[in-house]
Amino acid sequence: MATLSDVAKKAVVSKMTVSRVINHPDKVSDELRELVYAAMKELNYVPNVAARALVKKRSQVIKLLILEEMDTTEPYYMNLLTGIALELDKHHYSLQLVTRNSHAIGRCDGLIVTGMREEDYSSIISVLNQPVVLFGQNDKGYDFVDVDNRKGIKLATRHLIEQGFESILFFGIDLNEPFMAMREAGYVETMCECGLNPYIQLMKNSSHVSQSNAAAYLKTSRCKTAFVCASDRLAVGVVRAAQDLGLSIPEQVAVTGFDGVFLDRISCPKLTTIRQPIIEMGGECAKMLLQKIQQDGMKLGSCLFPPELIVRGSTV
Amino acid sequence: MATLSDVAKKAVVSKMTVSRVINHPDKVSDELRELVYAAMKELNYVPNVAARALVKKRSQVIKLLILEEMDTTEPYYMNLLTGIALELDKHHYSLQLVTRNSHAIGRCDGLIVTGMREEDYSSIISVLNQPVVLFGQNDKGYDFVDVDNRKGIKLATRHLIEQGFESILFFGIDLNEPFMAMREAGYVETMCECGLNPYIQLMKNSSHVSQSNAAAYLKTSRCKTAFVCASDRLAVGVVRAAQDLGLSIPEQVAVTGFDGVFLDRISCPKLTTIRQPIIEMGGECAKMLLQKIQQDGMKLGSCLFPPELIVRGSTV
DNA sequence: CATTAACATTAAAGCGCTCACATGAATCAG
DNA sequence: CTGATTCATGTGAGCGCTTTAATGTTAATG
Repeated sequence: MATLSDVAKKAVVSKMTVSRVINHPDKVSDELRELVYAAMKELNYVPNVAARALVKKRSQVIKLLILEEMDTTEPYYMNLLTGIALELDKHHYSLQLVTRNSHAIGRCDGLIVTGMREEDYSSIISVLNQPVVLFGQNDKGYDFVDVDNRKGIKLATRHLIEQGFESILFFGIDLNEPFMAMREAGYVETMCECGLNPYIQLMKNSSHVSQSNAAAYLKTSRCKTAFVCASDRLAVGVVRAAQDLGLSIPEQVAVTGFDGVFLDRISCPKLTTIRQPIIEMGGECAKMLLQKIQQDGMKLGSCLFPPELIVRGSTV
Repeated sequence: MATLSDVAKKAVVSKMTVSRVINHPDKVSDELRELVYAAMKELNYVPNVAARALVKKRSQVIKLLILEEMDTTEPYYMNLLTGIALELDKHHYSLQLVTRNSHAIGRCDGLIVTGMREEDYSSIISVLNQPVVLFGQNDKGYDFVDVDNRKGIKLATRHLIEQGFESILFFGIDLNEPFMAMREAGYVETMCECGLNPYIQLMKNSSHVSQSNAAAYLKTSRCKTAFVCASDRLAVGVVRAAQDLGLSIPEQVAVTGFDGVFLDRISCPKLTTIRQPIIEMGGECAKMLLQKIQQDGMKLGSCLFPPELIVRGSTV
């Protein structure tokens, strides 16, 4: 493995110049810079991350702290992880998966936190000395990345209205968190804009729960009904309820989900859903965090991704 | 942050002794060892991974090379990842996610490879200079970790026979890979042992494909039928086919899956499945790999995990 | 009691890199 | 032409750790 010294020798310059070409290319004359680049290429030089980390007093590790039950949200997180890991790799940072219990183990240069709930802010406060980016909206002033939840649900609701539905229910998750507030608001606003009555039901994020709730409603209702669901998981349950009752989808019952990560495609019929670009969002988390680390924890604000309506068999 | 020097000063020994206490505790007298431990505790000493990596010429990175389309197998991998990451963290190794295209980027001390197919062996051969452990059975002599596929399917088949089914089909995946051969063999063996006729159908690992195949079969069949599926995904399709035809589960149609990772629980009724302890298996991959790295690539053989039959509504 | 083997401990070098500082050349005001 | 100023480059120290080789200590041997 070629070292910085080897490159310096080959280019007949000092080690310092090589180091400078890597870290501050603009502070080196064009001539020398090209010389060094050529030598690096010829020797197939790859910087030694450990050596740099040692002198920079960095660990080159960033942690992903997952506060939710991983079991219940699994498919979603795989994409997040992928997005983060891909971006981090570009900068020779590596990702450490930690949970509520293990998050204090080992050093890191910063964290990405996901699944943060109201009650977590007090208990996890110790991590806030370090650079941190939250995955998921928050109203506490921390930098975060999220999808535009309100706009997403607006897209879904409007789509259902365009399909001619007038009885449109919202199935939400019974969590008092900003992302849910936004989704609910998107639904209510759109309904009001169109002069329709909102009807909201909150429940645990489980397909079995939404299935029984939807069944209970559909048994008493006579007209065609649409469900705006706050997650694909809830939507899956609604689809099953409709099928059990022999109601045709999407003619008598239409359903939209939210996430577009996995469940939307294994459902039958496939779900119309609001796709979150999770991989890209994960990448953005990583980018923001690395920038914060470089700028010594400076505040960067938030980043809201535009959601996308994916139309499939559950509505058309 | 306390350093090794600080500890040495506090314990009034040389740096060397402290280092030796960490790396070869048996080569230091009991008295000194305790002294050093006490000093370490008092100063809250944490070794600097980068410094160690620098002198040991290690990167402290291991890569997970995922050769399958991640999209189609997602929930499964999240567990694998978790298992690997958890074990690796204990040893201050970090995990880098790479794909077919990105696997050459950056250094690593070893790899775990998953989704390896027959045709990959030639193209990925360059990674085999380094310590490597495969996740998934192989007959090429590489160290691997897998679940006992044959035994798993045997459990499922026997369970169905015990439930009184005599017409039992096997829905397999059309891949010519060892894990599928094992699953098929487990089915055939058990059927023969019980004097029943095996009937095998291979297809793409898609719930929609298995749904239509199951539907085609069930339309012509008159007696109660059971399906041994090679994946939960296939099983989900079979369940849907039965429901579409108005056949009752598990009285007229019974189904078993394989994996027990995610789909088994969102299906309705929930699936009887063969659970693979993926998290533990991931941990074992990591352990094996770290041992190989330490022992300079020595061959370690394979590790087959016992599968577990989870009985749920799709069969009883 | 001197010699040596066996073991415990230390001093010092160096892993590959970056940084603060030193040096030297070129430019410009006066 | 001198001294100040700028810019490009080099020197050397040191990040925290492990390792080799050297040194000190003890116990066993003749």
